[in-house]
Amino acid sequence: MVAGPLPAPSGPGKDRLRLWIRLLRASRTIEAELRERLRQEFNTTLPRFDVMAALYRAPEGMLMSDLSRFLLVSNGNVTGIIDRLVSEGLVMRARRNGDRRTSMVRLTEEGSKTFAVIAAAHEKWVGELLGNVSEDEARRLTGMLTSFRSNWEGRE
Amino acid sequence: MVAGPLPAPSGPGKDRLRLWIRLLRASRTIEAELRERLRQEFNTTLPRFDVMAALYRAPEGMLMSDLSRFLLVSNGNVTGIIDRLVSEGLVMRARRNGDRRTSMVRLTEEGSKTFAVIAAAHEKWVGELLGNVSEDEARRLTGMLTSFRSNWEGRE
DNA sequence: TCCTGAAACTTCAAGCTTGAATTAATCTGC
DNA sequence: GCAGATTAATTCAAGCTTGAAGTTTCAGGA
Repeated sequence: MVAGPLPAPSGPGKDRLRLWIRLLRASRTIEAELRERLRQEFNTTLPRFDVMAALYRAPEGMLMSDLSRFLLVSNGNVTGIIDRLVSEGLVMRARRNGDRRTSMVRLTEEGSKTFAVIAAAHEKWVGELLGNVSEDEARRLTGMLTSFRSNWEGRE
Repeated sequence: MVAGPLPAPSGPGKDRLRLWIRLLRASRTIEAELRERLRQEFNTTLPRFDVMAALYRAPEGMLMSDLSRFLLVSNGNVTGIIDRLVSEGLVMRARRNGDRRTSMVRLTEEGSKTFAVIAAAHEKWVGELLGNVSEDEARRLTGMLTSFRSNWEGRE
């Protein structure tokens, strides 16, 4: 998916293909950089960060299935990541409400403090990495991405 | 990294953060859809497709390290994917040139035929998935992505 | 020649990811 | 109330991914 057009493909539909390739390369490049920094600076991983970010915004907790839907990853995937976060003392499972199938997951006190620190660094990094996109351009790009994304969100 | 702004973050630098989140969500959504279709229709995976796409453009073959650099993945990763492609008869390793550390990797005849079919479907899918981005908008977006990506390519 | 360092790959452990199968709890229609 | 379907979560095998360590080969200098 990352293949670039060396013999410069042309023809109908090629512009969208090229856009997709650029999009993918851009996000992979940034993702790799962020992953590396998270590992070096905070000894953590992107998936853990993603989960903690989601939970940070939901102090009352989230269901596993909500997490999975929100993060666009499979159910079983979330289970494993939460397992690790729990064993690190950053997240807790609570089986509080009536439905005993579900488990409400949320950050521990420590998890919340830890995340706040990491998130600040993360935001700074993203600012650097996208440094040569002006704030204005960022807004325009965001708008375009939103419009074409919404076509596909929650479709199946 | 996929966390969306529910309490709508604002302040300096937030626009770039939001852009990054949108970018990531967009590429994950499209990637998931393409992976699903590759699996259903052709019983293959995205990483295999990526590798074959790179090799398709290089009939004379590529070094493992070239593949790794081009695809933005680690060296050891490529070894595993190539192993599987070789065992499927789609790719061959040749130790032809003087340097016996290197192995030139390329598509087999069958691999080349197989890829051509998959690639046609893939391009059609991308056209559909990005259907509500006009060709013109696609070109503009591509331009923006190129400019900010180039800042980071091959930097370390 | 031989040594040292670098380069190209491979191997490996740990973690991420998926999709399918399983378990447990809840809901629905009768 | 209860059988059957649905939903929430876990488990599992297979594959992907990384970063680190190890192997083989090459290149250059004493």
